[in-house]
Amino acid sequence: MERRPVTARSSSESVRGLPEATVARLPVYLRALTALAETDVRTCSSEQLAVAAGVGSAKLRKDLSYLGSYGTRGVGYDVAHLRYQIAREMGVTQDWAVVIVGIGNLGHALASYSGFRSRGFRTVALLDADRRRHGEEVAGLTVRPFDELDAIAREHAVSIGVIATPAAAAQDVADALVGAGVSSILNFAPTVLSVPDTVDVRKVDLSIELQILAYHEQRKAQL
Amino acid sequence: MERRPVTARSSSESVRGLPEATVARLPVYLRALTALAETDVRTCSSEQLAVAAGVGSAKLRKDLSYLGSYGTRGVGYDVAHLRYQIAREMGVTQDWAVVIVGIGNLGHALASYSGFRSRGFRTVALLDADRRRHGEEVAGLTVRPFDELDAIAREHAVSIGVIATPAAAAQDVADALVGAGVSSILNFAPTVLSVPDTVDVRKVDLSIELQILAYHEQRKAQL
DNA sequence: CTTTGTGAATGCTTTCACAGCA
DNA sequence: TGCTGTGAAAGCATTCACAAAG
Repeated sequence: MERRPVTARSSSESVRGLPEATVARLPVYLRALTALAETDVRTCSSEQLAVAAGVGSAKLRKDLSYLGSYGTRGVGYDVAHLRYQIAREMGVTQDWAVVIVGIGNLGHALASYSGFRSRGFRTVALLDADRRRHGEEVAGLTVRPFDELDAIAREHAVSIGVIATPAAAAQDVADALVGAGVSSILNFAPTVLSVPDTVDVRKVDLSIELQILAYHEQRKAQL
Repeated sequence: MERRPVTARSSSESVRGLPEATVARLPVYLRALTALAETDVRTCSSEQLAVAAGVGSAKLRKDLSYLGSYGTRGVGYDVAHLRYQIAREMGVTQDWAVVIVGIGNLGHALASYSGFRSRGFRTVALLDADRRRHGEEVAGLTVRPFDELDAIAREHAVSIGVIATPAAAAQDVADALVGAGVSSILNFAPTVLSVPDTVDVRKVDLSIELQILAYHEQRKAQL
């Protein structure tokens, strides 16, 4: 889906890029570090953190090594400091304005999900094309017409859009998001989106996850 | 997370195992084939199907090659036949009983999601520990007490459980699911679950997806 | 002449194992 | 002594490019 060379760091610090597999795990480490911090753990070894994150300790150390050397040999990592470094690297020390499009059952759930806010994502608008939903209050926001997207996106400098519409509407929504300057999209609709390659798309397909489980389940049964 | 050697097929047909990356894409091909079938396309080339699925055609052909030779050189694939073969391989020609635990906003959305039913998954029960939710009707099912899990799981031979509870409850729910004989779990709670290694767990963490987007977004901004 | 199926090449990720540092 | 950080090895996944088949 995405090529991103593990460019060795060059003269300037700004060219480094983390391996995608590492990027996908850093949020898990962040979550584990937050949990440790909440139980007043100040310091942890790679082994402890690995257990808390559900990965192997060698993998964890390799991942962290891409960020720099934030540990102390013989001791481990300072929980608060490592947490900050990962958050900074992931870009979640600043906060990001998000719009959610499609306020059906899933859109409701996403709008109400507290995990976004607590991790640096601020939902600034809920949009829906269906006039009957306009004006409805969800999680402290009012559902607004989809065609206000442009104005809202520019006003709040929205760079991330979430699509929670039916599949049939998703491509049009994506086009509109791109037109409004949104350059990252999280797509819950079960369809492939085509967007310019300056735009990042990630997809979450609930039924695909179940199908993957079904495959393994079936194999277990075959013994 | 899971080792699964690409065992070449041996004397008996039953030992084959597909690469995990392939397993994760087959449902996407299935979706694309269904869409083609609905527009009365009878036959398609790897190139057409690849476009519909959003992957490269070489990758698609390699993936399909693990299933066997279902194409015709110079012509392409028969849509209906290929669809059936993939569905069979994925185990979605039979149907699977599913329980959803935790009927908050997300549980509601999952219970109402039509994509499950249409792909071979039958939600047989909605469970919640909160007494105040018992008796509520959601998508044609009544929310029942969590401690009926055992009876329900055995009655319907449930092998897949979906956890949509808060993080704090998730491990207890997982333990109970395992105790009730469930051997595949889809976890929406933002926490690491520990389960016996006979049990498959897949996780979907909504805020992790956003964090990954934020990382790339931040990098784009740094230019 | 078209399009599949697949070895071989390339690139990415994980794992190993240990040198190096506190 | 204990634990990090990292080269080197092993294991997967993707891409290439073409022989084989219709």
